[in-house]
Parts: sequence; C-alpha cells; structure tokens
Amino acid sequence: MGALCDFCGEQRSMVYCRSDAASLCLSCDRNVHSANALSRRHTRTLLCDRCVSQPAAVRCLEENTSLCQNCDWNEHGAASSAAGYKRQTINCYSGCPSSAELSRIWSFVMDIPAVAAETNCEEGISMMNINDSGTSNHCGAPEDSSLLDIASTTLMSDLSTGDKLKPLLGSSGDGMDLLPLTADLPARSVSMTAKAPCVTDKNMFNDGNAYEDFCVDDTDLTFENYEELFGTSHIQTEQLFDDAGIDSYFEMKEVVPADETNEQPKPMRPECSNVVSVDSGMSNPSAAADSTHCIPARQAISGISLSFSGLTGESSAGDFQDCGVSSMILMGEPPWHPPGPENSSAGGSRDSALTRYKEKKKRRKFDKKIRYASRKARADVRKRVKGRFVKAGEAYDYDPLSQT
DNA sequence: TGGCATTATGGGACCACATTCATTG
DNA sequence: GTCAATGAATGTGGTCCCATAATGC
Repeated sequence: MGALCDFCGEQRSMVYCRSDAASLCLSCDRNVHSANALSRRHTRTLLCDRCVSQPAAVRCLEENTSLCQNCDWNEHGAASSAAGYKRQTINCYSGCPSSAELSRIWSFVMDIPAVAAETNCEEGISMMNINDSGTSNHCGAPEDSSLLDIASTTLMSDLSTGDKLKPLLGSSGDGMDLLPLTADLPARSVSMTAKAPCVTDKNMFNDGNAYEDFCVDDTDLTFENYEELFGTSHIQTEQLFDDAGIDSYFEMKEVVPADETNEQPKPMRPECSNVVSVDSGMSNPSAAADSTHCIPARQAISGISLSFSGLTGESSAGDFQDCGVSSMILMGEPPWHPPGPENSSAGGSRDSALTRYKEKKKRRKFDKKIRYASRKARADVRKRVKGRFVKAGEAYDYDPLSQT
C-alpha cells in the first residue's frame, strides 16, 4: 500500500498533480479535477513507485516500475542512458479520463480498474462521464471539453523505426496513412486534428502557400478554446485517434535496440508514432522535414499540439517542461486551409474569432498570481515617486495609505 | 495604392526592502 | 544532526518609456 491520497486520506494515491502539488487517488483525482475548466487543465501523471511522493518520469520496462527522475537516477545512474536499458517516459494527462481510458493509457503500467477496485475508487470513477463504452464515438465524444488530454509517452531508449512501427505508420510506412483524412469534417476541424496534414497530396507541404496563415504567435488553439473561438464543437475523441482508437497512441511499443549501423541510438521519430518528443522534432527541423521519414515537421507539430490541450491557459512554462513539451507547440493556428466553400465562409468568422481571442487574452493577462502575499501587502503600502519605490523617509508623490 | 503622420496599445524597466532561500559555523 | 547567524536572491505595484500596430489623411 503506497501513500494515501492527499485529499481523502483514505485511498491509495496513484497520480500526482503538479499544479496542486498533491498525490491523489483516482477517485479524488476525478472529483477534484472535474470541478471547473481550470482544474481540468491540471496535468497529472503517475506517482513514483519508489518514493511515492514525486511524479513518475519514466517507466522502467525491465523492472516494470514507474520512477521519478531522482529514483531513476539513484537506481540506474548513468546507466539509464546506456544502450540496453529500456525505459519509457511517462508524461502527463489532463481532463477527466474515465477508468477505462486510464486503463488503456496505462495498460502497460497497471490494471486501472483492478487497482481502482482494490482501492474502492471505482465507484467514484464510475461517475466519470466520458463515454466509457470504449466503442467508436465518432459523433459522441463528451461535450464538456473534458476530452482526454493526454500527453503522449516517449520511448526514450534505443529505438528504431523498424517493423514494429508499421502498424502505426500504416501500409505505406511513411506515416501518411496514420490518420486518414475524414472527409466530412469541417475544414477547421480537420486542421485541428492530427489528420489534417495527412492529405494525400504530399506536394502540399512543399508549397509554402499551404502554411500562409500559419500564425504561430497569434493563437493558442486547443481543444478547450477551439469551440470558444470558432463556435463549433471540436473533433471527437475517436476521430482524434482514428479507428485504432486511443490504444494505438499509448500502447506500449516494444523497445528495440539500435541497429547494427553503430549509429547513436535514436529516439522513435515523433511523427511516426505519436509517442512524441516534440522538442526533438522542433530542434531538428532538418530531420523532421525529411519527407523520407514519415511526415514534415509542421505536420507533426500541428498534430501533436492537439494532444496537449490541457497545458494551455494557466499552465506555466514549467508545466510544459515537466511534460517534456515545448510551449511552442501549444500555440499555432491550424495550418491547413483547404479550398472550398466552407473555407471561404469560415473566413468571415475568422475575424470575430480573432477578436474574441484577443479579448480573452487581454483579460487573461491580468490573472497575475501572487506568490507571496506578504510582499504584496508590503508593496501595497510602500511610498512611490512616479510609480517607483522610494526609500523610507524620502520625499514621495504617492502614498497608497493616504490615497492622495 | 503607397507613403507619411498621428494615435493606440503592449510590454519591459525601474525603484526599495521585507521575505525567502542557501550557506556557513 | 540541529540550530542560529549571515548574505544573497526574490518579488511586489505604479509609472514611465519605447517599440510596434492600427488608423487616418
């Protein structure tokens, strides 16, 4: 029995919420993080099996344990990066996933329902509203934006893009079939999905016009604000993960050693597997853009960003780092604007959408967090000259206490 | 339509000092 | 290992200033 839940103090804690700095059982995790939109954005991950106090960072495939960075280092030290040691990065999720979805996500870790039952959490979990059927919900995904926002997992050691990836890559093996385009999706919706870049015409990515409107610094479109911006429901969970469902994205993939070419062990290409190390893709544009390897960088980025919607808004930069995801991928307008009448009509709503976004951004910038109330209290009574603090006893032109 | 001037907006810098953190004995 | 003393680092808010964007002519 591990540490008890920080919230109920009764059940075994299983996940760690960085935003709350709390270890929670599955039931309380659901209850706490379904309270409001902000709490749903909290990113959580598994607890370290060793110290049971820190968020697990990697999954040791050899020992079948989840370890935080410290414990991982303590147990494996420098050998952790050596060839042969198989581990997998465990990143975080947000939203309010159901027990079944958690079970599928972390099937390589544990039998969630079993653990939930063991800890009497299943009752609480059963209250989760996400469609638990596990069947296709192309048109029936949850409406409350509590989509399972899951940071993907990254295979870290000794990977190659061998045959084991082919199921992910599709028959062509180039990744283009991974997420086939769904014809009936609205253009914007398509561009919001990982499917968007999977158009059949690969030349599209060689044409700079395809990304003319790719204003990375102007929007932070995510699952949660997409509907607010564009007034339509965003894509459904099952659409995101296509027919293979969520399983195909979080299924444990056998780690294979580096090939015999004596090349440095390479992490699995994010574009190919959606087990993503986004930064690697971003930091290595030449490789990412290599069309012979899966899909172009932009394609990967636009798709990957969808998996981290829970990390926007009030998420801090630290959150991004914690999850191994560059904050950059959380911003970015859907890069693909296919031709067609629906697109032209969407142009009219674009301005209003941008207006709404800017207004929201304007409001949001005032959400300043006060870390030390005592310092604020001190600053609130400090005398100033033209807004600047002045030494005690010196002349001032503004005294908050006198309100003059 | 392009060029220029004016206005609006956003964001960083500045200030003092209590508080917090890290180090040392 | 614990505690106290010391020094360094941090963060707080109102205003100013500059760069950029938007607007008008």
